[in-house]
Amino acid sequence: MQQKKEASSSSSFARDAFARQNTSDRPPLVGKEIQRLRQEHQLTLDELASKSGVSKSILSQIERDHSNPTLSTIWRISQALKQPLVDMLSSGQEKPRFEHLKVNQTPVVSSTDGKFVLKILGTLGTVSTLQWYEFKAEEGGILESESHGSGSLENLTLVSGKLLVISGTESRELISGETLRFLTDSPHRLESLGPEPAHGFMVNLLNSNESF
Amino acid sequence: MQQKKEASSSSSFARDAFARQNTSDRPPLVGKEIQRLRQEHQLTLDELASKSGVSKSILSQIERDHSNPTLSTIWRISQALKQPLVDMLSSGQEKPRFEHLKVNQTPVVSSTDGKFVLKILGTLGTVSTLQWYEFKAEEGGILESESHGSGSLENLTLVSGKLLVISGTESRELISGETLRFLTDSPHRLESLGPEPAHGFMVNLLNSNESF
DNA sequence: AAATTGTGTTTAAAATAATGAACATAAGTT
DNA sequence: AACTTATGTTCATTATTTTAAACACAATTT
Repeated sequence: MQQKKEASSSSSFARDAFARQNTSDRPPLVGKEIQRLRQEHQLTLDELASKSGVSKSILSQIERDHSNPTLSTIWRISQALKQPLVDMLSSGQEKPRFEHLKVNQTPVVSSTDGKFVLKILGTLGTVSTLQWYEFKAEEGGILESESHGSGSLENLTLVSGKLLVISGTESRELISGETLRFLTDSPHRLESLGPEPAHGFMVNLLNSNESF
Repeated sequence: MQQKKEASSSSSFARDAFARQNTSDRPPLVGKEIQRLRQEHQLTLDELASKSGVSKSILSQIERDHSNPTLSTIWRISQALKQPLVDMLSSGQEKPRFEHLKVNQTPVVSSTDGKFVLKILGTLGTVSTLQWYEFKAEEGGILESESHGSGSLENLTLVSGKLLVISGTESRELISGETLRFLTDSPHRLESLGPEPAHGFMVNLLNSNESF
């Protein structure tokens, strides 16, 4: 340990204060987001410090992007703020861009016996990262889908009827009026439980595995 | 800088080798995943070191979870491996599974006269580039909206009823089963023509040109 | 106003992550 | 076998993060 003279605030990591949320040429700046979350939770630095086990001085610096936090530090903060670590990092970064992505394979939606009817309301023309549907399924109707790729998210709203959703090893039962969001990076299945026909909407966000 | 004697391999961070991919009580162990990616890319530690600018010694330690990497370090590695930083972190981590919104948890907005009811089914995280809704409107129900910003597109599907859509100087009349897409970069208005209540679904793509 | 409390910031010291060079081991070559 | 070469690990040192305590500054309280 040696020099490190001058005002401790100038590390080689973050040239003092630029708030600009970057897109891709440097590590994500998490300061703003952490501060926002902390304030949203009505916590002071002291409180967050004790909740997270991270000293308040470093919290102060991280919030101002004057420090390059350690994985475990960020993680402890994310836990205290009840925020998925990953969400915290992606806040300013990589906003979903629906442009300039390769044509992903269209998810194969196989309606087995005709009891499950899927109406494709729209896809985002040039890009296939977003699709939405209306569906109607009489009792026993089943829709089996392959994985839509890592990070894909299905958003399902049931207008009427009863629906069983199985994704991976988990399952949920939906009743009329409810909404369910779930990952579809593995095969999944929808089943109308009846007796009245299931009717609902689905919005699928497909993940681009693109860089950054 | 002081002691640090003994075999450097025992840091207080990760007690030697436990491969157990954790679920959520400690920071994600990225070692396995990084190693997997590196090998998938057919890179040696030396090569990844020069590509990423991270020394090979620390790479070796990170892969074995003997080090608690810095945000910038992980980021540089993720860049070199062309892997979204966030994906790398969430690999071994517990995946966010279902989000189940019960009926009363779905945000509902209604017009002043209560004739037009809008259920907000989803928004895409922190960035509001995408929103979707279910709406129900009895005869005469009106929804007036401001511009959603330049380039914004509204995709409207009418399940039942009759609906008049006015955007800018143009207008269209929709009947049950039809879908309409239109620009919403100016104030626009939806009106249920009745007699039966209008029921439908809307997907809005907002054009976020802003830079933060 | 002085004292107290609550908040965020800075400082000096300690802990530890990152570096570059040396080491270990295995696989091929001559 | 002895020499390379290729790969990953460990060592000694340096650079940084993290901590704890001190500081600064407002806003209340006495």
